[in-house]
Amino acid sequence: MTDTGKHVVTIGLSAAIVSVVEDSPSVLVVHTAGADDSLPFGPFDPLAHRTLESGLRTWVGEQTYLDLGYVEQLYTFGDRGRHTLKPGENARVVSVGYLALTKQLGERNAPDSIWRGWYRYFPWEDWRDQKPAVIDEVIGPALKDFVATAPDKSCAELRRDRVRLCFGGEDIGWDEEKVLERYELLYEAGLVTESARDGRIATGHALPLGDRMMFDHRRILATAIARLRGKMKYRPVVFELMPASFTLLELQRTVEAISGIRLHKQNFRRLVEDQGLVEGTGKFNSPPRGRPAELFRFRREVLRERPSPGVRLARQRAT
Amino acid sequence: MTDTGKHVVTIGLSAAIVSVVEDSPSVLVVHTAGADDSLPFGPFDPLAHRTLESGLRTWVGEQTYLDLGYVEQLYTFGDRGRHTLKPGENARVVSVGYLALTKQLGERNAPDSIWRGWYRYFPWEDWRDQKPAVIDEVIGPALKDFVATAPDKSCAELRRDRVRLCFGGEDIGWDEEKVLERYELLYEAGLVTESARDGRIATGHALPLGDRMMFDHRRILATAIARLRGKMKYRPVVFELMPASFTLLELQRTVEAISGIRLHKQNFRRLVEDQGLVEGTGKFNSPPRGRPAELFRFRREVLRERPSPGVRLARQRAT
DNA sequence: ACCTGTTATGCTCTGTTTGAGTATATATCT
DNA sequence: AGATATATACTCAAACAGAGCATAACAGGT
Repeated sequence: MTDTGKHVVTIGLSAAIVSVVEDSPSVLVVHTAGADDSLPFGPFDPLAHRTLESGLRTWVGEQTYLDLGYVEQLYTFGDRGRHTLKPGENARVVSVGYLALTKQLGERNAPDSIWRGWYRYFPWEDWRDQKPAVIDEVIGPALKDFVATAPDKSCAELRRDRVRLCFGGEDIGWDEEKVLERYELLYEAGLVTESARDGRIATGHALPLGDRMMFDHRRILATAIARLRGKMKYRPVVFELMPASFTLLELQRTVEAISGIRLHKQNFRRLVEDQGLVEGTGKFNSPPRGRPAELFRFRREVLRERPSPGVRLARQRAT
Repeated sequence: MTDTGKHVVTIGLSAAIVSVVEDSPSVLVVHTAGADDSLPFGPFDPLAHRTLESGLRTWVGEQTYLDLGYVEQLYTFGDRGRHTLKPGENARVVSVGYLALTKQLGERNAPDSIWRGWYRYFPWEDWRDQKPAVIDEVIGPALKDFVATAPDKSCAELRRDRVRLCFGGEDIGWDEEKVLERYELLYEAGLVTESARDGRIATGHALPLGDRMMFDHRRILATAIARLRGKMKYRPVVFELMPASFTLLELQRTVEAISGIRLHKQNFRRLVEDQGLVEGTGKFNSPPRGRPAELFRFRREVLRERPSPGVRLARQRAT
């Protein structure tokens, strides 16, 4: 275990920095013309930083001028091939993925960083208006093919079940939390172009299923979305994305934006209020039309009262 | 980012390998006389292994002769100080923690590895018989002191709430999933000897709260227990720890062993059966006393039927 | 002033899930 | 047979979740 031993690697820290603007959940990506987008990432310097997270906070602060509120470690990826090496490079890069939430206040971004709606990378994940057309038109047939071309019968069986669990079926509904499972399925089926790039499969499909990202960044982003969609339900993390005061509908829209599904308005209100997550301010907004809505604020005290307070999802059935 | 750059680290893979024997949830630890126990761990060799997990599987297989069933990544720790360096060592060790489940079949262990009940390291986590005495006798007073010695009033407030959320209070119950939160609290309060060792605090307490482990291994184990206690509820991972057939009471005892709480027998049965997690085999055991119980087996098909099948906990109130 | 469209908010109704307990069945041991 | 011990079936009420109706408060047009 010395500096120059064979076990040596460098650690890359990648962050999915999330913010919601105008009902659109967005990530900060490094965008260069002609190349795939990538998540902001930098090396971990073991000499300068006490912890991985502090390392992340520092260089994100330096590069993006953002002050990250909530930060959570997602997963550590070590797959060879997922991170392409420059020729001559020898060190293996292990990347630690992070999820960070911010309010998108500072306007000055790093030169080549921009905010992008995350559904650009995962068009099949946004069920707010309706079931995304791409599922029935593209993904469905392609996955049917994936099942059909299985080497043997039991493999086909497994694939069929996996498709059903991921994208729903007659008896089984859409689970908005299975973001990673779906992405991995599409990856293995060769339906996202990353798989071809990584040399996994050459079905010749090369379907334009969502925008591609560098390295394994789309996988990290999928992990981030999945984690956020889940965590929201038992931890009041949404409020990291909200202004100091907001109407209940604005809160609902944010939750819907993240989870990608529509919620039942009255029940959403009931859950949020009954849990003591918010308190009225007595002030009201003045909308262009309709009855004014009261402005609420986050009740920090819930953290002390309830063991696991969060925004439970009261789904709205298709009408 | 070259081999000898300043960003270079080595990666240590640590595994909490869990098995349940005789109602006692156990981990495989490396035990050397005179030294603290440690989790089996080894370096990750980027040249030999394609992924972190395959690296882990290989050396665990080599060293312990165990065939790991379920393996899950827990967390990546990079804290300086948590991993003590030998003098002259320069490289920073980042450790990736894993949870693995096994049935403890192979009897031949590695020379210095032994199975140890995990409550030896976390005596306050076993509420099966009753609230552990150590909580009221030792932890409670010590934490009261921790609150009292806070530098200022708002800090005291925060500490008090944290203690309440972790260990319960008048209005708030015991949450068996908060294993990590509790350990971290005790660590920060200087109540586990690791904190003194790591130079964090010198309250002079040095209470013998549970057995110490090397490096940050007790933290990794706490993470493992917490994850397993949670995951069990929505994924049928318990069955990785069960023999091919078992009675419902045996299953319940295993779940209780892991979660550290008693469950309501009739409701447990109802949940497990209604979810379709098990199916009767038609065979019965012949107990020394009492009515024979039917032997059940795990229904693998649930994985295809239900979106998130797991053993919900039907708690048994203190009677 | 009244009607219409629009959003906010309050409340009901119902079926399901959960928590707790009672009742009954089938063993062994004395 | 009776006592004891465990297994299994069933009941009942409280809590919760899903769906929808009803009413309130605003703007703008008639």
